[in-house]
Order: sequence, then C-alpha cells, then structure tokens
Amino acid sequence: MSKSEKYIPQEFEAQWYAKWQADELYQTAQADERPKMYILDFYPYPSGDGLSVGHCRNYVPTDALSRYYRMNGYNVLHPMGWDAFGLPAENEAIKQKTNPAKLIARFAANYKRQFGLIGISYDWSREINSSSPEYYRWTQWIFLQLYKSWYDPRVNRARPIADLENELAEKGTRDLPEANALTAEQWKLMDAKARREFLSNFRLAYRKPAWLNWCPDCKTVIANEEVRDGKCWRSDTLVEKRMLSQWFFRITAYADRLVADLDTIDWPEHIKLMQRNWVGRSDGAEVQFSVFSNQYSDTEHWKLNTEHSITVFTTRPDTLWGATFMVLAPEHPFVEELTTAECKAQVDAYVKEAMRKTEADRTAVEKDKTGVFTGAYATNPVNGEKIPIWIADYVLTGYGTGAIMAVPAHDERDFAFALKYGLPILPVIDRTDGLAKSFALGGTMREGFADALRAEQIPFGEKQGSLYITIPFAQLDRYAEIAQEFVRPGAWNEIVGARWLFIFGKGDVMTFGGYENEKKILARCHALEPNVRGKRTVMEMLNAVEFYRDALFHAEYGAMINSNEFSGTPGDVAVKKVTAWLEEIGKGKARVNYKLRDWGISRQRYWGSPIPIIHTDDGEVPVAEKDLPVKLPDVESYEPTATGESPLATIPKFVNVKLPGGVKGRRETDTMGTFACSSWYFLRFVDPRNTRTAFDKKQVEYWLPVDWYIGGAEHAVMHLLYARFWTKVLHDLGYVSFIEPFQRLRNQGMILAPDGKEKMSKSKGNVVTPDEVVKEHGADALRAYEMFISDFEQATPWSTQGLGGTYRWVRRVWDILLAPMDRPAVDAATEQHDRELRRKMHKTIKKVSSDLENFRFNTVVSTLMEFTNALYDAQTKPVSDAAFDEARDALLILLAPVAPFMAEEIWARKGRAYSVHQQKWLQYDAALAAADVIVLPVQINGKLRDRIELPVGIGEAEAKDAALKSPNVQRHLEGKPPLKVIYVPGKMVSIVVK
RNA sequence: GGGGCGAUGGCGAAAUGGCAGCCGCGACGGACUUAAAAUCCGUUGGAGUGCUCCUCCGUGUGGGUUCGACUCCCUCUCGCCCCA
Repeated sequence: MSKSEKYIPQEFEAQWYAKWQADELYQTAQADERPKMYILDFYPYPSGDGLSVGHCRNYVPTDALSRYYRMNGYNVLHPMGWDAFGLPAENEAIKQKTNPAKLIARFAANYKRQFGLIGISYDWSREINSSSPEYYRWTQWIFLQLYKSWYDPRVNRARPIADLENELAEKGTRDLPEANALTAEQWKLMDAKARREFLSNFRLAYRKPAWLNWCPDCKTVIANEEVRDGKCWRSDTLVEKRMLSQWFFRITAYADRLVADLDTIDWPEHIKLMQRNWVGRSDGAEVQFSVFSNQYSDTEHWKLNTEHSITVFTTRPDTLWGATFMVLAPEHPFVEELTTAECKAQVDAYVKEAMRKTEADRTAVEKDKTGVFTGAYATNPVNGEKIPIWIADYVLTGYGTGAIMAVPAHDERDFAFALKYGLPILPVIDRTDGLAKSFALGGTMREGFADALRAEQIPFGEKQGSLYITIPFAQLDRYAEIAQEFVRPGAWNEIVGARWLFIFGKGDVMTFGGYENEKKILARCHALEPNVRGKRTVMEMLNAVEFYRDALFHAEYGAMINSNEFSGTPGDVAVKKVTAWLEEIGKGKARVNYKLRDWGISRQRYWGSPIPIIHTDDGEVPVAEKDLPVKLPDVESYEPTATGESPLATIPKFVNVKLPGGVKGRRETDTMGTFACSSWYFLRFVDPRNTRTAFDKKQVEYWLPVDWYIGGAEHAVMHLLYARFWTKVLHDLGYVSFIEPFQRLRNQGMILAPDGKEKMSKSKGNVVTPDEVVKEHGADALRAYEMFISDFEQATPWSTQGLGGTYRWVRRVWDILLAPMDRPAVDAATEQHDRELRRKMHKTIKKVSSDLENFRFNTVVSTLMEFTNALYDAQTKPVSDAAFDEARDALLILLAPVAPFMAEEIWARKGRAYSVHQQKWLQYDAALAAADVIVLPVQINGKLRDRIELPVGIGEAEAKDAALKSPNVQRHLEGKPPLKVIYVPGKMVSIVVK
C-alpha cells in the first residue's frame, strides 16, 4: 500500500477490495451456532445504464448494517443476484437482434464491478441469476407444486390435488362449499379430459380465458406496463382487447391470510395498509335479479330473456329498495342475448368503443358517465319492480360479477348516471347528519311566511324574494305545519334531505318515496309549473335548485326508509338483517368479495421461464419433475409473432414433444412473468448451488425468515404480496415452517436529480454515477454521503456540494487519526478533559450502535462527525495521551462500517493485525456516558423562561423548589401563586399560573 | 380513477408529546499565503436602532386535545410517488 501522508483514496481502495475478495472475507458460513442475520437487498434487474448514486441509497446502508452485525458476532447472510428475465432485456435484445442472456451477462458484470467499487460486502459465491436454467428449473418446480395443489377452505390450507380426486370419487362435491355440484357417479363417468377441466377450477395454478392488450400495429400482445393512456408505448397505436387463454395463480384463496398475517411482521404501516387495500376485502351480499320477460318488445327476443337471472354483488343490500335500474359491464356475457332488436345498433357501437378504453378512463369520477339501454328489464327481487337494464363502461367485469344494481340515491356514480339519463332516484336510507332544506320560490308562499319562520327561530337566507331555508332537525315537524299554512294555492313547497315532503296545501302533503309517489308528485308539479315540465324525475327537478345539491345524495349507513317492512331498521344492523332475510327467502346470500384478482402469470414472450405444461388431446399434462427444467431454446434472435402467441410458438423443436407412450403433445408456449422468479429467490440464496432441491431445508430453517428486507417502495404491493403468497403455499405443502418470508421491511427513499426535483434519468442527462463520484472523491466519501443525505425513507435531491461536506469530514478523520500531534502538556485540567472526552466517546458508541440498528443512518454519520469535531477540540486541550488514543481508536472502529476502505488503510498503517473488519464492535459504558449535571428547562404556561443547572439524580421536590426560586421565574410569576408545578424527571419543570 | 407519502432556516436536514433548527452545505468574518486554492478558527432562523443580557414572532393553512404540540386528532392548500 502507498505511503502518501495525504488522504488519496484512489491509491488504496481498489487494492483493498481485491484483497477482501481474494481472502473471501465476506463469504458466509453455512448454518452454525452463532445467531444469524439475513440482510437482503431487493435483487435488481441489471440494466445497461448501470447503477446511479440513487441505487446506492439502498445498497450502502444495508452494507454498513451487515458489517456492523458481523463485528457484533453474527453470522450474516448478505447476498446479491439478478432479476434477469423480463421485458426490458427482451426489448433491448430484439432491438440489437441478439439473445437477452448475452446482454444480461454483460449488464450484471457491470453492476458487480460497481458494487465492488463502492465496497459492498456481498458474498459473491452465492450469486444467482433468475434466467439461468439452474434457477428457473426450481421456479418451474414450484409452479408444478401449485398446479398439483388446491385450496381446501374447510381446513384453510392448500392440499395435494390427489386428495380432491379421492374425495370426488367418493362423494362428489357434497361437502365442498362454493363448488359446482357434482356427484361421485358423474365424476366417475368423466373422461380424462373432462376431469382435468373440472379440476382446473380448484388448482392453485390454472388456465382460463382472459382479456389481453393487443397492439394492431405491432401485431402482438403487450403487457399492461407497456400501455400508456390506452396506447402502445412503441407504436403509439390505440390498444385493443383480445380474449386468450392464460395461466393464473389462485392467490385469491389466500386473501384473508394475506391480510391477517400482516399483524405478525414488522413492516412500515403504510405498506401494510396498501396491501390491505389491494386485497380489498368487502363484505356484502350476492343477489339474484331475474330478467323480466320483455312484454313490450315486439321481437322474438324476450323469449330468451326468461332463461336468465343476473347475479350482482353489493356491499349495500340495505339499499335494495332504491335499486331503480341495473347496469352491466359492456363485456358481460348476457349483453348480446339481452339486447333487443331496436337497441342492438347502439349497444354494439357502445361495446366496441368501450373495449378500446383503459380501466382508468372508464372509471374516472370526473368523466361524464355514458351508457346505453339494452331494451331489457329485470325484476327487483325485494319489491317486484320492473327495472331497466343498461350497459355502461363504468362497470368493470373484473370486480364482483360485472353487473351492478344501481342505487342512485346512495351511490355517487349511479346518481350522476341516473340524472343524466332521467332514471328515477328514490331515497331509501335516512341521512345521519339531519340536514334538511327547503327553497321557497318567490311568490309561492303567502305574506308573513318569513315572519313566521323568524318567530320559530328557523334560520333562512333571502335573495330576490325567494327564501333559502336550512331547517334544524328538531323543528322539521313545526316547519311542515307552517309551510302548510302559508303555501299558496297552485304552488307547493318541499322539504329535502332528512325528510322528503311535498307540501301542496293544508292537509295536502305527499311523501317522496317509492315509485308510485314519485310519479304522482312529478305529475302534479308538471301540471302546476310549466318551468319544470322538462324534468323527467323528481330528483332531476330538485337537482336544478343549486341550494339543494348537498342534501340530495348521501352514501352513509343510516336507518332504512321507504323499504316496506324494513323501514325504520337502524343503520348499524340494516345490512345484516337484509342479508339474513335474503338468504331466508332464497334470493341472495352473504358473500365476501375481494378487489384482489387471481395473479395472471402468462406472458406471450420469449424471455421468461417456460411453463412446464404440455397440451394433449386429453387436456393439459404437467411435465415430470425429473424432466425439469423445460429449457428455453437457444436462439440467436427472434421477433414477436403476428398471432399474439409467444415467439416460442414458432420454434417447432421446442413446441412439439412426444410423451412416454407415444402421445403427441404441444408445449405451453407462454412464459411466466418475472414476479414468479422473484417470489422465491430469497429461499435460493441460502443454498444456491443445490442440484437436488430448490433449497436445503436445514439451511432455510436457519436463515429464514429474512431479518431485514430493503428496497424501493414501488414493490410495496405486487412483489411483496406474491412472495408472501408463495411462502404460504410452500408452508401449507410442508416445505417451510414459517408463514412470512420477510420479518422486517424498509423502503429507501428516492434520490432525485441535483437540479430541481425530477428523477434521475438517462434521457434527461442528469444521472450521477458512483463511478464519477468514486473517481473524484473516493468510495468512502460517497458511502458517507449516501447515508448522511437524508432520512433513509425520504426522497431527496442529490447535492454535489453536500458530497463535498462528507469528503471533507472523511479527510479530517484521516488527519486526526494519522497525523502526528503536537498537543498541550497535561496539567491540572487534564482529568476533567479526559472525562469529557471519554463521555463523548461512550455516548457516540451508544448512539451509533442504536441508530444503525434503527435505520437512522443519517444520524450515524452526524454523530461520527460530532465525535470527530470533539477530537479536534481535544487536540487543543491538555488531554492525556491515553484518553486521546483511546478516543482515536474508538473512532477508527466505529468508522469501519461506514468507510471500510479508509478504516482498513489506517488500521494497516497503524500496524494492527488484518483486518479491521474482523474486529469486535465497541461496548459503551453507561456510567461513563452519563452526564455530571442536568440542565432543566423551566416553562411558565408553556413558555420557556429559564434553564437551571442541577445535579444528576435530583429529587422532584428539590427540582421544583429550585425552579420556583430561579430569579427569571420569579420575575415572570410577578408574585402570582403557581396553580400547578409539573416535574418531568430529568427533562423539564412546567409551572402553571392563572 | 384507486392507494400511499410528504411540507421545519437560503439548501439537505435534526428533534416523534418536554429547550425547534444537532450535523452538513452555502454565506459572512478572521488566521495562514506575495496572491489564490486548500486548510484551520469564528458567526449564521426572523424581528425589536439590542451578540455573553432581555422580549416578541416562527415547523404549509385554519381549528382541536394538552400544563406543554414540528410531534396526536380534524379541515383545507400544495407537492411527490406507486398501481391501474
């Protein structure tokens, strides 16, 4: 190593890294007696751009943590690998007409070089690559475990599919809830193909038709993430939807466990919340609406209609009496059959248009709701009303049943839709806030009305002769009486909100509620007032009065009204009561619905793990486990197909197989999305070269669950949910004993570009790379700055000047630890200064240790900076050599996790035995860290008035007494007696006066 | 559209119910130097003609809880991120 006096990191960093690698300093031992610590960074997709300083925000702090735990005697597993499959590599490879494996190898090598540059202590002997056959062999193996399993809701876990086959042969689906009815005899009569099809309703990996994005210009299927604003990212063409068979994992079976088990892990609350919301459990009811024979249609169509009933899911069965129409998603399977001849043309046009839109476009609240009438009607099961069936694109097929009962009085979107198309809006739930309003149009009330209101203290505003009245809830009855007195003949007055009354005269009052009254009221109003004749419903008429708008609609859980025998049912029990009644009369049943959908894994792409299934005339057959992996064919280059199939479909050598027994088969050509690979890689790291199993059970039991799992918040939902799901399946099948893979999770904040607040991106040319920083300032200054820049989870801009600050600090440390010192001789003050320096040292050890363990890396560095400043200060004081050297040695050890290169270099220069990274971490002495005196702030009425210095361990009475005696406190008390004196031990005295 | 996060000096930030602004950047002043850079030392939230003392104001907005609120609760505004 060089002997330059000055701090020149470029002279020694690379050499130390090479030595650490050669000495296998960071190679992790297998399971042993020591406590273990598994610290895992999200494994990255290696891109051609390499790492930026933003990426290092993740890797540097976890590296410091790993080094800290090693020095504390833990057996630390800190591995790294590559999420190598997927679109970015494939698209780049298509562009360069090469094989993505070659690109990935090059990109990964560059990442690895950069990790070395900044001194990350990964155990590279455990490096994995998800696109290598040695790895994806086991991804396929797990796929087969899912394929060969089903979820038994009676025992709430996955079981082998063979158990189900046995049960079906014995007693059919008799004991299976939610299954299509099947007797044992019917099962026995089925052929192999029919049985396979039936079983796919249960398997955890199954195939079903689903909509895909199709780009007509590229003539290929594209992934969701390649669709922007409904257009293809490459060609900017509008994307269409196509229905194709695809593979899914039945994650919905685990929905409740995925929510419940969140309580067992230490994750940021907001991530847990996002996962709960993503699963989106809602409890409600499934209700059958029979389709009404369309007697008003003169076509043949209505005959068909009598065959159907439509199932809707609702979380609000208590609002059923207000369901005035029904809306189907444009994709709903009944749409074509239900639509009458007169409506067919516009329905067809509407469906075609809807298929082009994205889900976001369709469900945006601000967007004008559109829809068309099908011509068909359904029967509301609770009151027998005939209600029209519409289709509208704000209803989606994926959620619930693809059909909704519309309750416009209590659902915002239904309300807007009903207003637009003149459909009746009937309130059936009472308001919970008691808001009631009346608008008395000028000339509708007799003289003296306003005076009468004043006399009753009913507040109102007056504008151009009209009164705007907000009626206090307690005075609703009184108001109704007054209005009857004063309403002029030929006019009317109404109350909306907490009560719905139309007052036409004394004793002539109609309640707005139910179909019949709605029509009667509307007819009377039309007759009396020409201005409202254009209004198609009572609510449309009321909505024309702007003053009423906030009282017309609400979505609260209030008491039921206008609901026959259920009227008056309180809001807190209404849903339960109605659901129970529906079950009783056989028109519905309680049901739990989830926003979570089954996990679609099919990709019509080359660059992914092949799905180990072969299609034969007798249905699908899984590849035998001994024949794994199903290898990707090694091709030079390939293009997407014009049919929407994977490029693999054009490779006959891959597709055509002969099964044992000579049966011809066709391989599945879809590949698995990359979330499959990343759902178990943390298991592979414990035993990455195993050729017999996916992972050695003993190693997994020692190392898992992961203690610290660190990565970007963008994976908050999908990756983490999928990995948890696979872990639970493996648990159910007996492969692992734990139920959660990641015990503690933290997300690093993003580092933004230096200028302004935008992300670093190659296209904007604002990327800062570790290479350039290391070249200029060295890796240790970079590492220190990565940790110092901000709170670990907070987004923050990169600052080249800020980096200069940590560089200066690192150099100051170098100087104070290595440069010869000319310090003052010891004198009478030495003892005192020694004690102060030691106190600072022990406080520093304590804070650095606890801040590291609590992910407070920025204060780790600031604490080390303070300690460095204290050493500079001590240099000018008569501190003893012993105390000074002890403090310098402490700084050197504490520095090792943050600045490993410099710590090693200084260690060597001081002639200590290699390596500093194998030294023991320091223990602090609480007695030495304790202060001699405390300074107590004293507050009067919450304002700081003085600080008093008192001995440590002072009692409450003495502290209060000292506070009250302080001259400053006396001055502010102005002789007033303290009402209350609060002493917070060691922290504060707070005095309350009048 | 759905979900999440955030807002503190000129800037990055600290303090998580108890002295607001540790540490760093920048700026200003000083030492060293023929000079500059580098380095070292000092000052640095705002205001009050106010630098060892004193007072007031101050953590996006408005309210609440508390002896005490950057911190907890509610309202609004703005910004960012993720998913679709």
